[in-house]
Amino acid sequence: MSRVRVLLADDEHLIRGALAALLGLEDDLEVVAEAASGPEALAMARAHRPDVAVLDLEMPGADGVMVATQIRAELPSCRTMIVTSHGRPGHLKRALTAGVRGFVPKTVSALRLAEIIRSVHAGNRYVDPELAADAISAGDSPLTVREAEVLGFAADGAPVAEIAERAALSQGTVRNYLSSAAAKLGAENRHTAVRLARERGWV
Amino acid sequence: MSRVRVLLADDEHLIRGALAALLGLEDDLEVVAEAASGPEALAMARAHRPDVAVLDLEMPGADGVMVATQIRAELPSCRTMIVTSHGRPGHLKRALTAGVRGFVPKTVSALRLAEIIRSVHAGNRYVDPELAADAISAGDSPLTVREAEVLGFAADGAPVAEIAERAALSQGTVRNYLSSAAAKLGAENRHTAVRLARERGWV
DNA sequence: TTCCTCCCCTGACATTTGTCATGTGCGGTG
DNA sequence: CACCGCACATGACAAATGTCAGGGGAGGAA
Repeated sequence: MSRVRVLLADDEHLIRGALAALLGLEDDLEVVAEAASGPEALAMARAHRPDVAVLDLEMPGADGVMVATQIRAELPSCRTMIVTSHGRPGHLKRALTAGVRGFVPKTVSALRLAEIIRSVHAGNRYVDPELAADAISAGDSPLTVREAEVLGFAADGAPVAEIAERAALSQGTVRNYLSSAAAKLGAENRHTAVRLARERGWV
Repeated sequence: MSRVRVLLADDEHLIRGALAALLGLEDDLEVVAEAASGPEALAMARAHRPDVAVLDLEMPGADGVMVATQIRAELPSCRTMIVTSHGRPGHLKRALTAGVRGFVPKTVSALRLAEIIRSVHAGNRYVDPELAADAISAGDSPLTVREAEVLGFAADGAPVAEIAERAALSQGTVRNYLSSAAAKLGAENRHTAVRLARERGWV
């Protein structure tokens, strides 16, 4: 019986290497490629055509979900999974929409991860119960398209004038969107609103 | 010859477990305790009196530097090291001031980490060259004590009135500190100032 | 000592930001 | 069709924020 061919992508060498070693100990798993960045992960996937791609959410170049989307487009037979340190509800939704079949926090053990890889390879889906609960309780973004867009522009602390220019809106309108977004998020001002929206993965 | 007794603290089980396994393969290293939070790390240190404590910088409860400080106070013979995902210059300085003897990003390999653990145990210090360079180029914080304090209170987006109350200052004074801090950091407003100060580890 | 510099602190003034009332147009419902 | 609700958009006004000029005190240099 052939082993499950796994691609491992994580920018932290310490984790990637250790993980590769541990997963390699499993009889039925085989780590065929490793990558330290989004683009590299994609290139490795093309070159090695793995059965399952295990992708870190935070990577330089392109994040895990972007890579997963691309992989699905180019290698439909390859299942994708996301592992992440600090799971934001919005990311989970984004990942599932992108066709990711496993979403796991880094707080699980390597043994458990191996089981999940097998399960995903067998065609099942797996979402960490804790993260799923968070996502459900956080619910969908209450923000409208424009609100989210403007909040995004405000994310790095830019003044309203600059946001207005970038969004091609009047300053009054921008202030309005920021205000309503803050109200929906229960924030006192736009800066805490940005923080909250980030935490929930809505920007 | 007795082996180096290592304490491993990291809230990500995936990493901690994998790392424990890999370090355990080294003949001269022995992982005698693991912890998933700051307080737990401290308790484990007290109970097992390791030779070297390898601490993650970001942990729930108390961060790696706090734990290191405490360990040094209670177990002077125990060397401490910090590993971190995203090294901020200020943290490095804070760590060194706290008597930490190794500061390593998670981008190194497990093998390299093992070498560094040995080196630290032998009495040497080790600081990742990249992080050291960052720290040097970032330099010392130009902020005065009050400026840093007020900027810290402003970090979560609180309005000036609240900051003034928490810092027991007039609102005018608070605005003044925020303003001068922003100027020193080259920021347009206090929110970008907060971001920059965070990046450099000055808050 | 005297001077100088820098940190700490403040209120008054100008600018930016947040709130409100209002208007337009689209998509679904009775 | 007429109506309702909602997203999108705006300017005027009120509130929060940033800037400025300046005073008091500690510490170091002349």
